[in-house]
Amino acid sequence: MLEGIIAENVKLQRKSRQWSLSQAALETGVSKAMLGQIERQESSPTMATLWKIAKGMQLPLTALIERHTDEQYCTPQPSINVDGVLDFSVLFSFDPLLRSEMFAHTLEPLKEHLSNAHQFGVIEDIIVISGTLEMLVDEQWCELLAGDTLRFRADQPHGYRNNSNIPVIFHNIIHYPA
Amino acid sequence: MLEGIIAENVKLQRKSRQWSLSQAALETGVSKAMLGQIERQESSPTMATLWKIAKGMQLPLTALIERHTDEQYCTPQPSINVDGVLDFSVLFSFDPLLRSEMFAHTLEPLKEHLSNAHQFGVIEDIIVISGTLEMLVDEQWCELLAGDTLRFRADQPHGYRNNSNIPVIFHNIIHYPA
DNA sequence: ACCACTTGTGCGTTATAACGCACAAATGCT
DNA sequence: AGCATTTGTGCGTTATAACGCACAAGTGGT
Repeated sequence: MLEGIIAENVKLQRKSRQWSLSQAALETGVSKAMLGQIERQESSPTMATLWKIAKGMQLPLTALIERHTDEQYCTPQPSINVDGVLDFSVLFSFDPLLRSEMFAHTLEPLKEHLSNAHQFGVIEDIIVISGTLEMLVDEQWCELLAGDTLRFRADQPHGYRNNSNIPVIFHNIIHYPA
Repeated sequence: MLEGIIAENVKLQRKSRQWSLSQAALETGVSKAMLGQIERQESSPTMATLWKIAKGMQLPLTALIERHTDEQYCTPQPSINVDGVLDFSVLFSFDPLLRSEMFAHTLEPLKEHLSNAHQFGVIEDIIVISGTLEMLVDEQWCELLAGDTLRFRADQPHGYRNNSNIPVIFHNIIHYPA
């Protein structure tokens, strides 16, 4: 549960700095008794208190509220053919810690792919690897060359188009609301 | 300040659902009086209360604690030559919301680049675009072909190596502690 | 072993979060 | 306009966060 995650993170961050509860109290401006309560899950801190702790430890707030991972991968992903227009493979599947996923796409010549709006707050990155990609964003088409990038809000309808006679290869990263 | 961000986010999320304070109280299990206090910045909610709100609104916690952005880019980035071994360009510069940045690299034949440990908690993604890249992670070399990916903890020393006679092109994403 | 010091815990007190409820203000309908 | 209903605010009460302090437990040095 959340209290357990916060407890674990606060203790881990404090120990990794080799701070006693007293030292942590000095650095954060939160009493040592309260830090102890938090670490033992005996109390749910207010946002103001958690902010003080994060600030004293020079961390973003999210370092204290999220579960941490420790995995490594060294594996290629299989290619998945969706509809013959936009062929893609998964480069990194969705990770709840980073709240993002990444795909590699191939868009055939003279093909177009329209996408519905994602959920509110989703941001999408485009990296063109080869060819010339046209993107429909804010009801306007924008041309991207190999090496170009685009970041846009994907919680609106958007599209991908290849008006050339060679395939376009691009990567996209979907960032879910932080 | 944090209280202002939380107030703004809670109100925005409630209004976008067209919920009154009473409806939001029903959905989240937090009293309407408290929701009103939060939105008017008259109180700093505990983590347990904020979690209830996020859960009732079907949001991750971070949707309530972070400032939101609304920008778009459609611009290529310049190439930067560091030391003749690892040539790179910035694909996406550091974004405090997403807490990540992305680069495109070219590693010349028979060259090696060693990197010191980043700050605690940093995660790095590697996407090999062309050629064969060797990565040093956990004191072991790992070979990646074009299209392969790797995710690893970059808060330890690591390295990049090209043992072939053609340049390697790869992208990397640096994720700073969430 | 003994002693000094540090560290973490528990307790009682104070401050404030969180609540239920009454009611003022706003909205919609006739 | 008048009335009914909804919405948001303020108040007093209850629950709990946050604190200072005493002290038990742990650690290190002689």
